[in-house]
Amino acid sequence: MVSGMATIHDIARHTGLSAATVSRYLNGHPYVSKEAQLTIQLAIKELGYVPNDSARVLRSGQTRRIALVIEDAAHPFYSSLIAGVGAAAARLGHDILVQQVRGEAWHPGRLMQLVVTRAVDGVIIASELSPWSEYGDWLTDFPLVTCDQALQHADLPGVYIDHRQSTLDGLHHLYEQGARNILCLHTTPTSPCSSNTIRLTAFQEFAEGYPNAAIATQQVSDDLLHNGEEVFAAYTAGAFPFDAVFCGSDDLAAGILMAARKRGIAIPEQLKVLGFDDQPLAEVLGISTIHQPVRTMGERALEHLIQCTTSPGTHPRSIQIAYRLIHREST
Amino acid sequence: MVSGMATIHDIARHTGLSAATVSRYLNGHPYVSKEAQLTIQLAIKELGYVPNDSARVLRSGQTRRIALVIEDAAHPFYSSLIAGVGAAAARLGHDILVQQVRGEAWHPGRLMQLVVTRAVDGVIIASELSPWSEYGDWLTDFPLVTCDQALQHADLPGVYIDHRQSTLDGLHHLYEQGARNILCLHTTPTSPCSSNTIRLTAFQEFAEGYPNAAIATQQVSDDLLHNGEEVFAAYTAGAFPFDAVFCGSDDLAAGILMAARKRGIAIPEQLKVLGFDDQPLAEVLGISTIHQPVRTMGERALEHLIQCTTSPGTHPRSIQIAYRLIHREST
DNA sequence: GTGAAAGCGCTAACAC
DNA sequence: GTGTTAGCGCTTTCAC
Repeated sequence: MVSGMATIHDIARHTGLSAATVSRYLNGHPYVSKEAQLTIQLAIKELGYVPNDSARVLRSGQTRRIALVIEDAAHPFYSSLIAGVGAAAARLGHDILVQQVRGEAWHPGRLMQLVVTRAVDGVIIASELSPWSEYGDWLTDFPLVTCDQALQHADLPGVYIDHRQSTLDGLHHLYEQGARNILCLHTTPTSPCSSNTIRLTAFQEFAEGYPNAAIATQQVSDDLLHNGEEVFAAYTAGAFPFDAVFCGSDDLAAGILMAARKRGIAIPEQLKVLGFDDQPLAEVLGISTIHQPVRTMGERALEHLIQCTTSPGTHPRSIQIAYRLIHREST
Repeated sequence: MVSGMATIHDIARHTGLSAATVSRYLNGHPYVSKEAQLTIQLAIKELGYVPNDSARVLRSGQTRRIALVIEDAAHPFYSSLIAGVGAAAARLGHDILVQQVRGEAWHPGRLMQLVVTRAVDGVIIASELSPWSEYGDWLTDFPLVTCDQALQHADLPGVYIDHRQSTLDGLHHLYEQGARNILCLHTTPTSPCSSNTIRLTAFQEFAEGYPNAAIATQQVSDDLLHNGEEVFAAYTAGAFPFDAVFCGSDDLAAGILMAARKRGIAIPEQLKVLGFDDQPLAEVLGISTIHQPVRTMGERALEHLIQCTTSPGTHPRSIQIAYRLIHREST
């Protein structure tokens, strides 16, 4: 039933009209007689005709499809992003192709294949890529929008929150709550959702601005939820007697919280814990965190991209999205 | 740079060969002289030629794309499913189109458009649809795999766990732990991830099999995380003095847990709480739950579908996936 | 081994 | 208003 489907010519023959007229009808062009419209309608129903998308795409050069490149769909950040991009896409009559690149060798070249082969009209990328520099020229008017500030090289248009300032705000919040020895956790460079480089700089900047606060950094592995123990092991080893942890992720904060509870450490009196993102988990556990409106970011990114593809030549600019600190019980 | 790309004819002209030969080379056919291969390779590199996907698709009738229809990408169940389907798709050289239908009018007809317009080769659907019955004939050899047992009408091939038996097992577990008054929560029929109908029957079945246990059901709204209060309100109103709650979702269980904690109710001594799915949340909060290997389900579903599309005429059967009860602190 | 020609299903000039 | 024609870029007979 999938092969041997009716084509526009079948409709033409059936109605005694030409394919061109049928096409005009299909595309809502003017100058199709009432009479023709009716016969065509009838024939379409009768033959169960449905226009072939592939042919349309080939003809028009427009796929009405965009690719969304992420690390891992199962991660809360990315799944919200998919939800946002998907909702906006549906609204605008586009489809999204989700490309997970977790653990794979993925480079700009492969990304560009996607649009160069005309499989999609453009790309939203929310995953760190290898060096863009080698593609400098290409990228200039490439239909691409990023969702990760770390990708802000080469003037790529993007939609994101200010990771430097939000990190600074988070640290300041801990300070205000009385913390003076802040442990700043960061993930491996290859971890999903890492804005690591920017954060590391912000840690540094904070340390310089607040001389009476001590800052230490510690790298944790990717299994965020189970890292609490690891962190406390380092602590009891006497590395740095912290009274607050900046986690950079709610999962990680949750892990810390659980480990602390097991040790009878009072939260927030003895230890303040700050997450990042404001995932559902954070609310359930009462974790203070920095809310990132991920869904909205996805919607904006898609709208932005569509605009780029429809009015080419426009060099779109980056869009800053507002974040906000949410004060709960953990600080 | 996206328009005016080199075509196969450009390569032909550049090499002095014909488009046919270039095509043969591209598709790894035999009978292309070593010499021709080299010239073509060179020309491709020189002109930056990339074959146009749309044209290939039109010609071959194969998109190497499949649609994944879900309720809401942000829901943990669906995001894991995307991750699984996506990983398997990448492995098999396919792309996935994610279609969110949350809150939208979505019916089999629209779904079939997707494959009938040849936008995709097949569909994985993990979202409840309106009556399939009216499409009975079509569906027989339609390239479709479901991921929700509730869709098991009309002999649709599917990949899922046994919701009846798993519900029964969950209830039995609560019973074994000493519960005798079990409150069974279920969501609205339109909620994501609802295998409601099957569950409701299972509740009934359990009640009949265990005469000395009392069962009550209560419908909760969709905002799972915040339903704890709602449930306890009904409780204090004296409706049913339960000593255990079968939640049907980890989010919901988490909400109950929080509400119970606020009231000083001892878990599991005074109240046993059982979740479903085994989301990360469940582990963090120590919620006993029924583990559903969603990622694997996604992978299986895709493999299954590909097999259906490549060897048509095969009437694929449903695949049962193993679940397992995970005993944690909440029971 | 290679080329010429036909055609996948659709749309957009251009005629009438 | 409607038909004719000419492709979009590729693959695949069928000749040679």
